[in-house]
Amino acid sequence: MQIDIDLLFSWGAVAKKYKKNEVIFQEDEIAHFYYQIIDGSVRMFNSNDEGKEFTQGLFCIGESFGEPPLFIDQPYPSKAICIQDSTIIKLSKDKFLKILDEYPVIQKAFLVLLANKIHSKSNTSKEIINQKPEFRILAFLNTHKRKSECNGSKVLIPYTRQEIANFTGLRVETVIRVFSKMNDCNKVDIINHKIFY
Amino acid sequence: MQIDIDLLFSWGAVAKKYKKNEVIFQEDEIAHFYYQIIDGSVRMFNSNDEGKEFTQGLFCIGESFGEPPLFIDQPYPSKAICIQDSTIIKLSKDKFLKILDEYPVIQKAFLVLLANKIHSKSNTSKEIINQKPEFRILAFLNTHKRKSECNGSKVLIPYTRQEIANFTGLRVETVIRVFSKMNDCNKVDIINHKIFY
DNA sequence: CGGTTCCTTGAGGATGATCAACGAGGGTGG
DNA sequence: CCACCCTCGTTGATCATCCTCAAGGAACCG
Repeated sequence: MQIDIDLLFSWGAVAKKYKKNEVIFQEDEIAHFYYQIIDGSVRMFNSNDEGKEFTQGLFCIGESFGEPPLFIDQPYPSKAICIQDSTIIKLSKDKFLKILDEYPVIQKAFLVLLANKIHSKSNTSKEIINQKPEFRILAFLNTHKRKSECNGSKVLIPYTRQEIANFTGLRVETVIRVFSKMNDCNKVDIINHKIFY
Repeated sequence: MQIDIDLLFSWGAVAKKYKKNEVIFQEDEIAHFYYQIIDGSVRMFNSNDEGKEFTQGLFCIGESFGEPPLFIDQPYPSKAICIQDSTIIKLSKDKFLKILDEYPVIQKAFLVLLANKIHSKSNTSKEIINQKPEFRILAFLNTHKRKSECNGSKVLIPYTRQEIANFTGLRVETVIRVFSKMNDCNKVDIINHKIFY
């Protein structure tokens, strides 16, 4: 949870409902609002000329997204859509910045949040540029396993191959073929088309 | 300039001299200091198994670098070295964080700084994943032209082809061949091996 | 049961990486 | 001043790999 919901409302925030696949903001749009998810989930991504996509981030209940452009006068670097029906709090940029001024603790929390984002983006670039498809996919699996911090055994990866392709910048077919190979080496288990890692 | 130098010194910072190519910190090292460049310049980059490199950032006089890990308990995602003889201010993590607490204005400035970094990293990922070599190189040229915000005419690109390869994740030979093609189309001018864009 | 969405496979082609060799320029020391 | 070395740029040939295109199968859901 980033900012207390009651606090947001007391500053004039409104909760808005979005349908699955509804666009929250477009790439290159100017940033006017702070967004925080009450319910549902959001995906930020770029698409190029002919539909190839790259996922910049996924955001779940309690998380905020699309904050960096609020601090600098820059447009959104990518598009955001809901991947489920969602309820999202919107607060105007001005008021958001005022909240930060008023509450140093919150400001500090955002510093940490942004630092984390930089860290994960640095890692993403590193892994994507240097490495072979299998490394990219392993990197993806590792970063997305932490969320479901678990026991020792293998864990279901709750993403389709297309989604993994979008995260890694590969093509679906390549992802599928790499997973087949990884299955042969027991690096992952594929049971009934589902991936365990 | 991030933090006033006298202020840094008054909090116990020390200025340290580094030789060209000297390592400031290693990848995966724990972050203990805030670094700000008084003179010289610094490169942060990753190298993989056999020497292929990816440049995460270049930093010049007055800029700070390697701050994100100070806010979160994470090691450095890449290595930093001086690309010239340099003088760099070091301040311990504890004192740096105290300065931020004491001076809200400075804290705000770091929020903006981090927001900018995220923005540029998002753009980098976007361009690198989706696009063909020429697009990656154009993206590089565009982001690195802004610094020398200039008149209308073409501008000398002060990077070697190897450096551009390291930024874009391509190989030198590929960079050279792409530039030749771009020269033929007048997208860049190559005069006496020097690139103008 | 029909329609999505997702997964899978194969064949073929394009392209960037790799390897090897050479040239040009600048700096240094004899 | 020349010889040498080192860095940078350049070129061609070959290779490995991922993408593309096309087709079909499996799972899921109303």
